[in-house]
Amino acid sequence: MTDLNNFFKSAFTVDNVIFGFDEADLKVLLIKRGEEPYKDTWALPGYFVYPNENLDEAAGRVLEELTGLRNVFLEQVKTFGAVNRHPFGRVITVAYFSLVKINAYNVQAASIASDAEWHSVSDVKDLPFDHMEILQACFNRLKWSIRTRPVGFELLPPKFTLTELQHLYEAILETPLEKRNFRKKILSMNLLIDLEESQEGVAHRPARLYQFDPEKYRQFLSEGFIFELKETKKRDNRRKLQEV
Amino acid sequence: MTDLNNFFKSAFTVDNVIFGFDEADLKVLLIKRGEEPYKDTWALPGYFVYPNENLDEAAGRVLEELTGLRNVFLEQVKTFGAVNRHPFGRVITVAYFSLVKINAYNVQAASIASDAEWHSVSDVKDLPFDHMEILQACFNRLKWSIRTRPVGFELLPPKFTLTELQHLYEAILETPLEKRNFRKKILSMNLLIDLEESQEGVAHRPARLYQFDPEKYRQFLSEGFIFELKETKKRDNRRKLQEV
DNA sequence: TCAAAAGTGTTCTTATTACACCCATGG
DNA sequence: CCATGGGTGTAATAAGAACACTTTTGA
Repeated sequence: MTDLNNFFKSAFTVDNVIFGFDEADLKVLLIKRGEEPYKDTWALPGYFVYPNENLDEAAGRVLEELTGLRNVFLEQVKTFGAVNRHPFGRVITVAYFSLVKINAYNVQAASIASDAEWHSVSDVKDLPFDHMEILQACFNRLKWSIRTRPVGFELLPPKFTLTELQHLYEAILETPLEKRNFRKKILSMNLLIDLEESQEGVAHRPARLYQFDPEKYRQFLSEGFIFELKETKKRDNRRKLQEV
Repeated sequence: MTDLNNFFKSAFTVDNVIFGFDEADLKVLLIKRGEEPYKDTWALPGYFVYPNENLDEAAGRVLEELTGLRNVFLEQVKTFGAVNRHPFGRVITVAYFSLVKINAYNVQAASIASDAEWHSVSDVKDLPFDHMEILQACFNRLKWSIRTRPVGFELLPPKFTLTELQHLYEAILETPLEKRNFRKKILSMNLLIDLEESQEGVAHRPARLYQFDPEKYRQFLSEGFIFELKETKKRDNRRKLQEV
């Protein structure tokens, strides 16, 4: 048998793709790395997993150092382990994605970073290591998740309008949706609670505010659902957004 | 900064949940471990990842040693890294699931095992390490996959009948389906090619044989689909199976 | 009173569900 | 000629797609 000691020479990290939604745009939180390799480069936040730490704990730690948030949506996506992915030796990384309410806190450069900043997902073109691949995998997972589980709510404030929810779906799915049909579909799921409150201070008819039903939320999170809606031909909302 | 050397003391393995389908039952391939820890216990096949080996390669190697098969369906599911999951030190494991045609080869006990055997998934109650948790995660993934991608074909022989396909769905989803509706749904997807051949030597009307369309297969594998069908009230096929 | 966005009615079409029934084969 | 699955027809209902229209607010 091979000497076991040969195997106990590798390390592993977690990398965290933190998504946020900002009115019209899907964002990802990047850090300017404070350590070699790739010091001072924008990259995904991540760090080595400590010897006494579980994977989920490590991912939560990285997230908390950066955002101050605990107990946010955090889910393992995929592990990347190409032989030469890290210049310091054999390092595999477990990728997580998390969803945060972008206004709920201030980003702080953590010990691992000299700076931290939200970037539009569509603008990110270049990242060190295999981080582009990781980002892509997490974005794909998010796209799939939003069609099958009520995760969209994690990106929105506690009270939101149907239009905000629709814009979120459109941003993530990268496709325009028809307003009437979107509303019918989402309301028929009984996932939303009508708060019987309205927006204030908008220069048009104020929209009704909704909350998600936590019980239905839990049920759908474990059972899954299917949210399928054909891309609309009328580019009604889309065009207006772009014309602003 | 923490001394990096502290981190390069861990190891990682792959574990492989190999599913097969045998007429009426979903099976998983277990090995009798040939090495400590848990020597001579039934467990999931797995092994350390070699220093010069990618993760997917390692999973493929474990699979090939055991089944002699290359190029079968193999997909990463989740990584398990609880601090004390392995008695020899910090070992995280990357779980894969694979789908094989159960009659396509003979199982051979590989170097890592003293024996290898198919077990009904529903009968597996007790496995070492966190292997029960891994099996459960992979089974859940399979359940989800069969509803969203054409992976069912990986478990069937190249030519199959619609009833065989339906039984496969019923076994994985653990629910009876209505024959007429199952057929309509699956045929409307244009995923099957009617071979215009029939079964031979059966004591009833011979069933037509089908093949999947490799082009449609590829398309659906990347795009995904939704296969939703309500559980039937009439337990037509089910009852008969159980009464035999 | 006008712009802007919220919100609703409705028709047409397609998909799903739930059954009942007929067909081909070997023993 | 009958037991055993294989295979189809179809009506009722539900869901989806596509549009046009009305409502409410601030400026």
